[in-house]
Amino acid sequence: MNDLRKASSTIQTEPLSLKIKKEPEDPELSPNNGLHLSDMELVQLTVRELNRRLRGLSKEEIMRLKQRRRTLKNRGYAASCRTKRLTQKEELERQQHVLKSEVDKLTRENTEMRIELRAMRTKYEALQNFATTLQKSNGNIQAAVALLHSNHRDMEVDIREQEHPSDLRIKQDRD
Amino acid sequence: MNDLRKASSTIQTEPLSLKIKKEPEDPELSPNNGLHLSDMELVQLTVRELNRRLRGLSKEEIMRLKQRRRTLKNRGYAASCRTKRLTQKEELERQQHVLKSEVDKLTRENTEMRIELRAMRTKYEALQNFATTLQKSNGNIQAAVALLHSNHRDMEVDIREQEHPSDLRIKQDRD
DNA sequence: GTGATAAGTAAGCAG
DNA sequence: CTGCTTACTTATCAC
Repeated sequence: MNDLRKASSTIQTEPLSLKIKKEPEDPELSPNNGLHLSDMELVQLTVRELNRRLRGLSKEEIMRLKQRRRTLKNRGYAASCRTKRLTQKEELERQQHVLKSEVDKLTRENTEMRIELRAMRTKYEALQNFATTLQKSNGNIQAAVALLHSNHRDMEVDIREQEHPSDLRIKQDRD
Repeated sequence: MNDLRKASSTIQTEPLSLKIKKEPEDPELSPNNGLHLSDMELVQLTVRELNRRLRGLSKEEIMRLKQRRRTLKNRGYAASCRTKRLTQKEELERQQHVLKSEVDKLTRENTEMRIELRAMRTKYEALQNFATTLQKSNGNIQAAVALLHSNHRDMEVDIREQEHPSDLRIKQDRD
């Protein structure tokens, strides 16, 4: 247990290989009856294969090895758990960044369009005023034309009357 | 060590009080020479106060108690570390949600304005066409008026001529 | 049995 | 020393 911990401390400086750390320790110190399994071997072996190699060992030895295997596996699980946690956090921060950019972009577009809309409305109002002016002048001109028309007609009557005074009666009948 | 661990397992089901967990265990099992400190006491005491109570104990006892204190502190640090991690994650997710809502809102506003802008442009073009029509009709009417005017003047001349034939010469000079 | 995770322990760093 | 963080161990839970 202590040896495992110490060995692991040499690993802390290495990046992380997700799953298996720890290199085999001094083979001399293992009190296994002729069976020397590195951590990597022990953790990667299938149960079937492990059992095959365990033949002939005492129940205690077997228990000890199986427990070591379980512990090593757990070490890996813990490592991937940490990695996963970190990955998720980074992913969250990545999305955070993306969302912020998007908000920025949309806000800019929004402002731009708001300005454009205001300009458009102003432009529209100006045109509307112009059109109203046109319409009024149009109306004035038409009134003038109507007046001219009636003057014109009167003059024609005058002329006709002077040329053919006999028409006077007829004209008066019309009124 | 084992007793500590077992006692802590009873705590796992409780919420979490951030900083101090573990209640004092069976006082009978502590082999301290007459000094019985609960975990809570041990961890909350100031160094000065602790040293005061440690007077008269063997170096080994003192070492053991100080180490237990450190371990208890570490337990609390670990707990607050986890809590902090969780809090930060939740905060990140909260902001995530806020940002998503914001993006949604901006996108909706954006779409709305885009539609409005298009409508505005269409409306503007229609008004523009109308104004153009008005201008044309205005121009036509003015042309008609001009025509009428000249006719009118001619007629006036005719009338004047018929009334005062002597003016004929003057009129011709004018042209 | 396997994998994942919460809590606890120890190592190591920073202040 | 204190507080924090990381790697590891252990206990548990779910499958």
